[in-house]
Amino acid sequence: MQTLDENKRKKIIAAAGKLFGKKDYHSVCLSEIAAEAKVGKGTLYVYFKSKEDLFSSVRIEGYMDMYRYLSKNIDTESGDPLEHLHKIISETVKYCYRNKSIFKLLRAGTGTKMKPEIKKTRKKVLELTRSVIESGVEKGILCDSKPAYTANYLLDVVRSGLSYSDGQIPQDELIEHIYNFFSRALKK
Amino acid sequence: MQTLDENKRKKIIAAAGKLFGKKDYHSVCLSEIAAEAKVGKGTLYVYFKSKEDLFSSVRIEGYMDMYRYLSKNIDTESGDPLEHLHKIISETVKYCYRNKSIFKLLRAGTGTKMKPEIKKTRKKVLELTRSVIESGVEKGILCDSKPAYTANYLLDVVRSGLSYSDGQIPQDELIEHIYNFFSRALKK
DNA sequence: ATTACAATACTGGTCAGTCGGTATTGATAG
DNA sequence: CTATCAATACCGACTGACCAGTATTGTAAT
Repeated sequence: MQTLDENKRKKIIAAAGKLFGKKDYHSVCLSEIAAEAKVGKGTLYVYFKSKEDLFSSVRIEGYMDMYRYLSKNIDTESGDPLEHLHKIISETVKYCYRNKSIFKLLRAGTGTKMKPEIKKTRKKVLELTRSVIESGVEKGILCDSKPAYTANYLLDVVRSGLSYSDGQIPQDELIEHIYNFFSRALKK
Repeated sequence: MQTLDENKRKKIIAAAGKLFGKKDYHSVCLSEIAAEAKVGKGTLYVYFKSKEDLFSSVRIEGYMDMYRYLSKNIDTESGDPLEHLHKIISETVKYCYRNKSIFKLLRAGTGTKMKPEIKKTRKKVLELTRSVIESGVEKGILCDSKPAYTANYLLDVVRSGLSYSDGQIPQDELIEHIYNFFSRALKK
């Protein structure tokens, strides 16, 4: 019996991610994705039940990957909250630079309401930032009445910086500017 | 020859803005817009040369309207930069709350590259913020190595706040949080 | 009668999703 | 080890729906 190939699923997600990152939802057609992934169009429907499902999966996978990457590189438990903040910002920016296609998906929104599963995954990424800020507040080092709002801003500011004049800002300059901005805003 | 009626043009733009604000570009169809504007579909082509053109016009008109609104309510020339900042933030947020549909367009991007004319209009809005920050820096009250980046962040942070849990944050709370955040980040 | 326009039919093209056929795999048995 | 079988992955041509843009028609006002 032939079995589903996790590897092929990954290839499809990657191809779709690349295209959805460049063009908007309705401008990407499935035959294009199939070609990019080097599979038949019908195969897409073996792994995903619809275009929407594929798109959602791309976003979920994207957030999960980002989350894995961030949580591998950031230890929230100990140390200086400001250092964590710097780490979160620099790793987020670096991750987005390395995965140019992903950052457009950060706020995609196809018009149809965002599926709860995507929200949940996105939330995991946000929680990381929020918990860093919150622990800083508890320790009396930071000051923020609504860390959850701020965490939300952060992702959008990164996206903002990345799309500023079509991504012409050097990575390190962007990291420093954002870190400066956030640390000054939050420092007690 | 039919005479162009500026009023009718406005009605079409308003109808289109309302729909483009709710759904994404490809999910809004022209007969829908025509119905909403209570004009015939053909009439759309008297006033706009294509769907793209109409969409661009909506965005341009939106930025212009926002710009007019902001510059009417904000006097950059004199007074305290921090007060100006507060004014910019509160007026931007208020404007977006009142024109719910517009704020989704702030970063729309249809996949096709943003037309230069839209960029130019968007820039006018950004310049306002940038010049306020810059004058604050010159006066030695504020501190920012890249006011242009920060101006860019601001629009996205407002959008971020507005879409946070589907716009559940009370207007005044959002204004205060954003102002607090930005003023702390920029104050010397 | 002429003008202006809404309403609507039409056209050409695009694309999501389906379907019937083929290829591949894992299991079972001899 | 090899042959056979059944399950199902894989494929791409096809279809039906949708829609931008255009052409036509009906009607109301001047």
